[in-house]
Amino acid sequence: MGSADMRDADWLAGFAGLDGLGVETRHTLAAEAPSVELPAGTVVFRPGSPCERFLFVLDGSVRVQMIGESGREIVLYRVAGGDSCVLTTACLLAHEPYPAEGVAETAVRARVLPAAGFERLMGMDAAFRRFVFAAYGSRIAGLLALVQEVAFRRVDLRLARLLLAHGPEVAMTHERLATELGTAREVVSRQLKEFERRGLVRLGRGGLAVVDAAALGNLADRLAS
Amino acid sequence: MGSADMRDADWLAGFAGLDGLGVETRHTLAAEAPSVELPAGTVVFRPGSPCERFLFVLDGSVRVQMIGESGREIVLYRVAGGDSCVLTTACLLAHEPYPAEGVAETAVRARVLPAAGFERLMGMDAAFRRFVFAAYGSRIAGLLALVQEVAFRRVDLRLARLLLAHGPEVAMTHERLATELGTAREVVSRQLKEFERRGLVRLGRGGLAVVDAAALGNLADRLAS
DNA sequence: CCGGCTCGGTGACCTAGTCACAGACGGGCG
DNA sequence: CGCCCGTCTGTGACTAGGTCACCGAGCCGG
Repeated sequence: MGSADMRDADWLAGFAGLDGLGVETRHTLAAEAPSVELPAGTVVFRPGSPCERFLFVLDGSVRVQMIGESGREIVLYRVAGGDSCVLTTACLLAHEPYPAEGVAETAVRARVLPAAGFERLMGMDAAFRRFVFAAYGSRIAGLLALVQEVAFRRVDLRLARLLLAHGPEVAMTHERLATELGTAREVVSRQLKEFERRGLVRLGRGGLAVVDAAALGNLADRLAS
Repeated sequence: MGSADMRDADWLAGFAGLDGLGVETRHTLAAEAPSVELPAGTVVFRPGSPCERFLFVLDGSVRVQMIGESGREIVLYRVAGGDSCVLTTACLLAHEPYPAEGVAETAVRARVLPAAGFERLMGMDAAFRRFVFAAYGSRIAGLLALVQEVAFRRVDLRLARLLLAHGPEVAMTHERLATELGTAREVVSRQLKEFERRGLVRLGRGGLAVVDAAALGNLADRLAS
């Protein structure tokens, strides 16, 4: 038995709150939630797709984003290893179309539990319910934070924080940074140019380097007020 | 027995999807979910308040809004008669602070189910679970639509639609309209002035009247493209 | 009838988003 | 090697939206 199998057998350990599950629940998951592998770039779901299942992401990251009619995009959140994909589930159980798109940013390994099994577990296992609600809660908190950001915060601050969050070497095009923030590419280019003028970053094609992280952080904090 | 009592005894009928509940569930609700009355203006919850309960709103409307550090506000959604207040529940079960504020816009009659009872019903009754997930789903869909709006849509279009949604007589100050959209009062005042110049509305202190609803709708549609 | 409050209007100024286009770089290919 | 083409970035001009400061108009209670 290789180490991949070991990890697979024990995948529940990677999910905070799923350690208290009952034996029966574990059996159900083992029996009804097969493992899938998605290559990078796979479109996991589209606006209106009939995705009736509950996803546990083991490795990799799914980016969930929305497109406005002008063609601008915004990243809503990511589902990474140890997370589950709950929002789609909720919308689909409610027969609401989910107006967003999910794309595998990297290769993704996941466990897929069909709706029937999901409903059964929800009825059967209190720990599972707590897990699901915890997942909901943090997603929703994230969405509300996003509303805050786009409604109230300046883009230079948001950009600064985004750069800091990606460490000293940021291998993203201006275009990608823009969709991350839900703004336009030109806006990002101009801001970055300004950051460079002040000696905070060094620009290059297809990426950039944070030079003065402290000053960048300062900027973000001052603009937040 | 007065009609209010009748309505009270049968309050489940007002909630879509709560008609299929089991007898035991009905008993639990009757026994553990007391009725409360909140006068207009009551702050139902604040950012970080320890609201560990599940709310069924029978009559009236609770406005849920967020405040940015600049002092600007935005209305996230409303919980009206027949709705339940699910998002706070999720966040609180997940031990996430809920960064929004709930205010009773009108007098509100509601049933309040404490967290313990809520968890029990979730484990006990599949119809109740479906109800809760349906509620989640439509709230989340609403939040995503809001992100769309603030991230991508022009405010003149959003204002036009807001006015149309409130019928020919709109008894709201510019300030209130602005927080409804998450924008600034001055912006609303200017837009309204422009609408008036074009003969679409008639302005007055503390309110306005939609004069040419058709043209206003047209405007909204054209700007949407 | 007056003082204080809320509401609305305005100008000046800044940030953000849009449009149109021009270089600049980096493969790939003949 | 040199050319070409697609992607990425830079820029100017303009519009829309947000902020600040301040004023004046209505309103209501004393």
